[in-house]
Amino acid sequence: MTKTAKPANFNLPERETIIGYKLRRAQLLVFQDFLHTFARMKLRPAEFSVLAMIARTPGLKQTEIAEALGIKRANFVPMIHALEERALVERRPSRQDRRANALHLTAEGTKFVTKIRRRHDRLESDLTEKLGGPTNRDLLLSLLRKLA
Amino acid sequence: MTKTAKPANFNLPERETIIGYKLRRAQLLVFQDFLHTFARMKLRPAEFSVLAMIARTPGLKQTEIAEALGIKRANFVPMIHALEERALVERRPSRQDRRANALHLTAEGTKFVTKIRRRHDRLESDLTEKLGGPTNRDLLLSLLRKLA
DNA sequence: TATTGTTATACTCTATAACTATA
DNA sequence: TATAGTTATAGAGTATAACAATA
Repeated sequence: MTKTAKPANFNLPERETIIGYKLRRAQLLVFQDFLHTFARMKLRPAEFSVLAMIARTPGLKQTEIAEALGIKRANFVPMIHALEERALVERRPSRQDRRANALHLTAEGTKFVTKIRRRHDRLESDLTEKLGGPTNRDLLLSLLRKLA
Repeated sequence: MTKTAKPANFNLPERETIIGYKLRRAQLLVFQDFLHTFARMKLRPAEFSVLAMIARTPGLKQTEIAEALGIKRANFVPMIHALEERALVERRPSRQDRRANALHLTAEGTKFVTKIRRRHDRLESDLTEKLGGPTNRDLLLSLLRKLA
């Protein structure tokens, strides 16, 4: 096992994509888990994030939420419309800016968020268990943060 | 800071999706990196994986490759067709099973794979550097494996 | 002039059903 | 009967351009 000094290069994979490929597969599995768990509530990951964000900070504009979540504002329109039709979200005209809509949860939306948070917390703790405990989860999150 | 014993439950996030969300964002960034790097060569992540797999194990059937990579065989058809039109891949009728196509690289395809591997290795080592070195990369991969 | 929400549109990815020719 | 490759098609997700109302 001679370890000849390499010119500032790491051990490289011979053949396959490694990091990107494994990252994608893991992400797909976690999302499939999410989709299965929330299928009955007709909730997609992006919708969960939107509802959670409105719950945390009511009154934000559509553009603010869309941008924070990496959603194009054009694509955000039908999504927020669907949530409004389900009576979970309300679009109130902003007083400071009459172009904008301030987003709020309805009473039903607030109850719904409580419910999906409970279920999501269970999903997270299942994943944490899979990872080998909260220390490993935090380790994973810190590594993922380095990629951003 | 009283740490009352919790009933076999972990520290849970109060509001947002954490693992799934961060996993997705990291994966998107890595893929954007890939797409940017390989834009000039007109190569998508899935095509890279397919070429790498044919290079490693020539003669595999379409279904075998598609299944191993999580691609529906129906969607695999136009993809392999495009690679064949670019004269990178050859579909040879299998002798053992006249229904099947044995996939092989052309001479040009072999040269192409050598080129994209070099570029991909650089991408991987950039990511490894971002992660803080090969130890951290291996740590990330082992954590991702636990999720599968 | 720039921004907010909106519509229309297109492109990629993914998923299913059904066909043909072989096995 | 079942399988390999194929076709057609439909649904998500994502991207850009352009418009009206307002800033």
